[in-house]
Amino acid sequence: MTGEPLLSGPRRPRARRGEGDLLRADILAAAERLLIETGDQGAVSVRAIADAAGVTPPSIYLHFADKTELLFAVCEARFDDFDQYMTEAIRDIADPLEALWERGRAYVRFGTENPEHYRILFMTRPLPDATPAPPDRLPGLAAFSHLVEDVGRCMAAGAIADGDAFLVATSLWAVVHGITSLLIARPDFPWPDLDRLMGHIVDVHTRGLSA
Amino acid sequence: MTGEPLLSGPRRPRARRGEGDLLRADILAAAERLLIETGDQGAVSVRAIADAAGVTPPSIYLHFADKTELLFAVCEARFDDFDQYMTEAIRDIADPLEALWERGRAYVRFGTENPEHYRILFMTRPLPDATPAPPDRLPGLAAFSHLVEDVGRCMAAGAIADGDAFLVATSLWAVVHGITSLLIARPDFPWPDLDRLMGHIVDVHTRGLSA
DNA sequence: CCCGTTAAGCTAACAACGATAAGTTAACGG
DNA sequence: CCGTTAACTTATCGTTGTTAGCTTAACGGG
Repeated sequence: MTGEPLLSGPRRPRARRGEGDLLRADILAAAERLLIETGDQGAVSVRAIADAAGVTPPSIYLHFADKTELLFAVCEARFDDFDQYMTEAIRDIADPLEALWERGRAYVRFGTENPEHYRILFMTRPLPDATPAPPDRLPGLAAFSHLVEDVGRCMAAGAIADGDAFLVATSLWAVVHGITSLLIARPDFPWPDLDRLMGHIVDVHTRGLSA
Repeated sequence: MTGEPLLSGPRRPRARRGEGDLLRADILAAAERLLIETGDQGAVSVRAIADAAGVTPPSIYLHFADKTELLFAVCEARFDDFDQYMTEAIRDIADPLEALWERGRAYVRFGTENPEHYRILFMTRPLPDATPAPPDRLPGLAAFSHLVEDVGRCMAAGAIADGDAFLVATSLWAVVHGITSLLIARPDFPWPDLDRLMGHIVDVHTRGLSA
């Protein structure tokens, strides 16, 4: 009378004592894989993640409070990549203004190449958390700070007009996020060539922000 | 042995023959109300909508193929309001450039005041529809066309440099959408004063787009 | 006036989901 | 070898979107 097996795939061997956190990493990896494969946050179920990790669903909850926290953790890990990706993209660019623009281009590139991660990070409702703003846990803060620093460098070099670097960075963020999220959310729109669009935006801001 | 009633509220009287579409309107109204009340697309269930309309859940499917289509219909109706709201906001503004900026401000205002509608319209995955791009059914196309027209007027008046009005409009859309969607998705971010931010963006674009 | 047709809506149920309570198994220290 | 407990499992709950199939009431025709 035993029904169909609860675990369709191979069962994961039990971890040794004290090594329970190994499962956590496996769950994260499985969830990330499914997230990328399906490209749909809603299509990735806790059961599917558990199955892919060779484990039953309740085991997920030994490591994550709920599904939201799990998906968030997946993307939080990607945030480091995100920041690093942009930093890397501008490593060899001496001119601070060109670095700033290239950072923006890298932002859009990363977002469009990881649309589901980007969606969870920047396009979904924030967790109704008890702690509304633990300011340093705001994921992506590091990346934003680097943007502010880049803007500051441009101001110091006289490449753009002096002013509130935070304000300028925020509006630049809004621009690149606007492009990225619209490309993800409305791919059917008759988009102009992306390079041309980015080029135009860079031109406008180069002139608009000039000293 | 009849369990709890399937309909908690008052039951809706049956429509007369040929007037079945009356229910459709009631469902849309109920869904819209719940969407605004809860402020959460996921919290609005088909059962809750049906109950609010005084009807059982399957009756929903006499008028909408699935939940997505229903919520989409709710918002599509709001799109006309959206376009009208912006048009109204700039009705008495003679200067085309100032009208353009005020259209942008109205855009952000409408979005932040109707965050759940905005979310469904511009921040969710498009329906995996068979018809990928029936270009005129693209909701919001009217509003976008009006933006393109405004840009064209600015060019004709010499308020901004001549060029591709569609390209300029697209990038302006990206900017206002960026602000709006980030305000909705990440309210915990230490946002600068919105008027100041919009003012800065207007300044940058006024200079960046000038002839 | 009744009666067949059919629009309008219901009851019952399904499969899948996120989540929890409570039991079981296996690794380790003593 | 045994008790403890970390590491899982089984079984189940309530809810969700959705469908199949039955019932009821409004209407047109005789």
